[in-house]
Amino acid sequence: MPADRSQGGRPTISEVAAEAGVGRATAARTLGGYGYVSPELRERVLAAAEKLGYRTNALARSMSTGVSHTLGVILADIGNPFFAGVMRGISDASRARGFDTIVLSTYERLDEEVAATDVLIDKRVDGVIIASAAVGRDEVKHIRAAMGRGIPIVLVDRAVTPLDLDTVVIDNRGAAREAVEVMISAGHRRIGFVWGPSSVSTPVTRRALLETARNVWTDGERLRGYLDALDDARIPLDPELVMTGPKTEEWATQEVARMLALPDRVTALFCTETDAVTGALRAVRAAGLSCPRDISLIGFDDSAWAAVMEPPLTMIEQPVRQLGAKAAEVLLDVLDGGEPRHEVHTLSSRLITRASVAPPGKGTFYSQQSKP
Amino acid sequence: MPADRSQGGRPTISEVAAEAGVGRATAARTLGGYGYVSPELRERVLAAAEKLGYRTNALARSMSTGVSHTLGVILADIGNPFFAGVMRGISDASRARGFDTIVLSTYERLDEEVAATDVLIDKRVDGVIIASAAVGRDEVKHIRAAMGRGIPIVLVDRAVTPLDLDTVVIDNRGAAREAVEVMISAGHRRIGFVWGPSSVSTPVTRRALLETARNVWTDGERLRGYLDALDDARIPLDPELVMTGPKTEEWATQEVARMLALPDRVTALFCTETDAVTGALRAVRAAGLSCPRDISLIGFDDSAWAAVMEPPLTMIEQPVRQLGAKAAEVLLDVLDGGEPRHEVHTLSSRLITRASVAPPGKGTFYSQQSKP
DNA sequence: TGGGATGCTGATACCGGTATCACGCGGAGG
DNA sequence: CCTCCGCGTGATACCGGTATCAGCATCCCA
Repeated sequence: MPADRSQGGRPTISEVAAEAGVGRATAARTLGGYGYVSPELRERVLAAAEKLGYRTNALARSMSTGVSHTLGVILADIGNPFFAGVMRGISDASRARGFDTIVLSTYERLDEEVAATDVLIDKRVDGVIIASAAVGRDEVKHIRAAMGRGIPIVLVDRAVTPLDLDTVVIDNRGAAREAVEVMISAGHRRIGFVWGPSSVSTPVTRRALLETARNVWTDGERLRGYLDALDDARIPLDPELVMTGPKTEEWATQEVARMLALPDRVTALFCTETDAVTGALRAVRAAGLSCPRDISLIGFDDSAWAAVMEPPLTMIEQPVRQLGAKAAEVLLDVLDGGEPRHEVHTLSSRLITRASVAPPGKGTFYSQQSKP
Repeated sequence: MPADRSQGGRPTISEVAAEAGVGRATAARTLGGYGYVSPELRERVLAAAEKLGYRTNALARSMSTGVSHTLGVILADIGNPFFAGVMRGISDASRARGFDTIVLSTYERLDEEVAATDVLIDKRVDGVIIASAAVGRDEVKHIRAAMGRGIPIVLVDRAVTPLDLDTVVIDNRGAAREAVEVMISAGHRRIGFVWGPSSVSTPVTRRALLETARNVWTDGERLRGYLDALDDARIPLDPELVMTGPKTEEWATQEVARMLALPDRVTALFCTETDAVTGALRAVRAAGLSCPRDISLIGFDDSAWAAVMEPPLTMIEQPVRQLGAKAAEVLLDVLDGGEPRHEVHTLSSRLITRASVAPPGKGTFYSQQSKP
């Protein structure tokens, strides 16, 4: 006997059929909206269903059709406004096409990501959208396994190089480069990179930085963009100006404080995430400096707050919802029978210029005689 | 024949049994972890499962057990940081107890809420958590229907008075009252209420305000708290100081601008949501006024940004994740066989005092000779 | 008026698990 | 030595849908 679930008023198709005085198949055809049923019987079935308050059991339907009309979504953290926005895009787009979503957060832990994939496979979702923390060849086994089971997968926000999958991202590298270029053309040469490489052994080399930045794809890309801009302007990388360690607001404050205390201190800060921005701002305030007079700043992820800051902050705006919506769309298209294109869809971000960048001020330790 | 789903490597329990050379039931007992199986056969089954890459079909299991280990969550907007935080709490707490979650957003539309409830019933979730937009007796039919089907339901963030359900909220009224009291004791008497009643016919009466504020429970409670504080201080309600109309940042800016242009203008603003805060701040800036010299401000929903504003903003912090976690916990407890207690769990919020409240400044139109 | 085509309906075999129960086997007791 | 009991195992009937197909009724036409 199945477990004791009080069947409190959950009539089955058989009961509806009995009530209507027709065969089970006829009731099923009517309620399922397939096959033919004469208007008269259809009417009787509908009436019976209405009377009994019949609701079709989606589980049973999925069992038999093999389709669950459910998408799985694996994100770093649903509580993070960025991912919440992405999720909203996914949610809206899939709901519009009759799909619901199961969300799982990984907190950037690979084991959680693997577990999440398993859960979704078990629950027989029709497709999966992942913002993966995986990077190396040996970290993508779970994704390969899911693909092997024939589950369509779309990557969002983060590309995973060893995988040939549809991917929806923004041009993180280009966006970072543009932001840093803006600072450089304002005259800055001591530009801090806040947030990113999560841990690194000192002394820090360029290679080591890029190595650990691989932890999360976006971080690596943004670091690369920062380096691109530096390279173009022939400004040598100073590892002291790159934050390492845990990616928390508190640590960002510490690191920026350190960069501010350097003999040849930073005059501009490039922050790769919103918590990095607030963390940096705290350090700037604590040092008694003011933005943009003493310190210029540009950060990733615009928000309503950034616009009402004093000064209004120049920020990089990501098309958060579209990121999610596009990912869902691509996935649903292959579920609708379309061929997976395995291409990278790059949505465009936008640098919103406000007032947090100015030429490096006087009264700073900035030395004018750096190499040309 | 079931639809053509390429069964690419999704072995069933029968195939595992065949591979292991045992009966289906024995394989099922081993893999399902119930009943007895001799160590020897168990070993063979496990090996076969491993070899074939067997994963149990959660759908089939749910069909037969009647339990899906899935919770349904209905929120106003998963893209809103507040609800994202609540969702994270729900998600973490349920995952810790083996449950996954399907999230649906309603955007405060009752029809969406009803549709969402239906979806969740159809998908046979084991329980539902709702931040409902429903208020009146005739607006809760869908919830009653779900209850009638024996689905445990817990309300989060918003109470629904006509329903006797477990409910997890904060003391919105008390929190609002406290915030307004702080402003009053700083000397303010012209205090604006930003965000809330969504539409109202002019002339606006106290009754009409409370009537429309019923749209969303939290709005109503916060308005009541505002009135409480006013009443205690014997400050008459001036409807001109209560924002009405659409709840958008832009409209908040407009409304605050209006209140600022009043002959006897506001000297303090109480904002019931974070977008209301940023909207209000925009208007304050545009009017060339400064906070807290000319205008004091307190808002709901603290964030990292509020702390780095100039000045740092005094805000009400809600225990966002705990709100979700507690709701999930209560729900899971009844799923574990506990009796529903039908009680209201009130978590405590906290007024974080920073620097956005000061006595009404000179140079304002504030009249000292209001009634005592 | 008989034969075939066509139209509707209801039996029934799935889907992949869970849970009950009957059966066969070996050991203990009479 | 036979019976009874217990244990481990495999058959099998569910869960609630979908989808196939047989079968009966009707209709058309020769």
